[in-house]
Amino acid sequence: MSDLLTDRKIQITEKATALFRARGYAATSMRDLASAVGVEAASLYNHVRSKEALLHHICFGMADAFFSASRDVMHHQGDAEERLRLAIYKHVEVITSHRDAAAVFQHDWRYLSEPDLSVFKHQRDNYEHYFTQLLQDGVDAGLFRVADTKLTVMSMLSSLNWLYEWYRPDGALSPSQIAKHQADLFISGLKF
Amino acid sequence: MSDLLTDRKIQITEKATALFRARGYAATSMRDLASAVGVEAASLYNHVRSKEALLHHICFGMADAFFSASRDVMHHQGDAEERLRLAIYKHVEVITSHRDAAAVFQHDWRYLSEPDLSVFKHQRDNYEHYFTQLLQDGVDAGLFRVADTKLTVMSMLSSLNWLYEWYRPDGALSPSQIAKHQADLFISGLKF
DNA sequence: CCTACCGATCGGTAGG
DNA sequence: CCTACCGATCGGTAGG
Repeated sequence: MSDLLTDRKIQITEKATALFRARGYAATSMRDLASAVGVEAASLYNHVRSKEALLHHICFGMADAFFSASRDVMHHQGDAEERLRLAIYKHVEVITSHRDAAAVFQHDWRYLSEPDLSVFKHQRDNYEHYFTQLLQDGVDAGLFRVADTKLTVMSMLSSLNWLYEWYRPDGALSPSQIAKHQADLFISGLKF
Repeated sequence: MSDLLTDRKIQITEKATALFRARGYAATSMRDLASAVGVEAASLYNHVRSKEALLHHICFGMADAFFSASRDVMHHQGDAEERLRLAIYKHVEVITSHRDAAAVFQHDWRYLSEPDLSVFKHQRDNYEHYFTQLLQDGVDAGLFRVADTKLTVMSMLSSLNWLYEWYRPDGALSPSQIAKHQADLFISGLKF
């Protein structure tokens, strides 16, 4: 089976994620990666189709994680505030548990080529729409007051997405403490 | 005078800013830039020392603009809320009036080499400290309630910094309307 | 501002 | 998994 994840393939993917995060996708060469893995550059191609296939794996892997989280939220019983709060928790959880991948996902998705690029953008729009709907549900239920829904959603998501930048596993705040802080900050800004 | 900004030099800088924003610094070649300007690649070097000098100009130009804005805020009379609100307005103004440069500033500063890189990071820290102080002033004055000052500052700044991504000059909201929205959203989250 | 060119490096392949 | 190598491209310089 060509899709079998061998140890070597896992190692290559992890090193690629770390390198892309540290230097950026465009500035990382396959020779850099080979050197980090401990093989010659040509040997990488026995495990990986191309440099872009690595980027694809990282970007769509994160997208899948976000969508998986969103499905949990959608199936959750509770009022709009509770669901938005849960969505923030889940989002923070995905980011803090995949920091390097989250950084690459944020910065380097634009180096995907078509048609993957369009698919990626479409998924992004869907995820933003999911957050928008959570907000709108709160407005419809009379729980939230939102001046501009789209701007509010983008503010929340940009704040959450940049958590990979300064979150530290050995820092003072745990992911769930961070999530609570962010939820409190934004939701109190949405209350009447 | 070697620092005289000729028309050609201005043109090169503007095209470089647009290209770096569209493709990323690392993925933009001096030949791409030359082609956009309408000259041969070698000719660029009569106006510009190096590719990195262009990046330096963009990143430190933005840093200067942010610091210039912060000085206006510091000299402003008013209570902590008024000053924080003004700081948000000024920050949004800088970003929305230099969208491409703001994107490059955000994404590509890490490609600066030492010692510029350290200087840049230091200026960034200072700017974050300025925002932190505005928040702390509000806490000291009994106006704000802040659970975690650093996390709150980073949330505000990441929201504001990503405005370049979706702000449209021909969109429904003007920069000052956007600034008001962001200030209302965050400051209502800081009130008792 | 151009032609001509430098050494270095790129992603990737052939063949074993 | 390696050696050997491909054509393309990189930032930048020499010299006019």
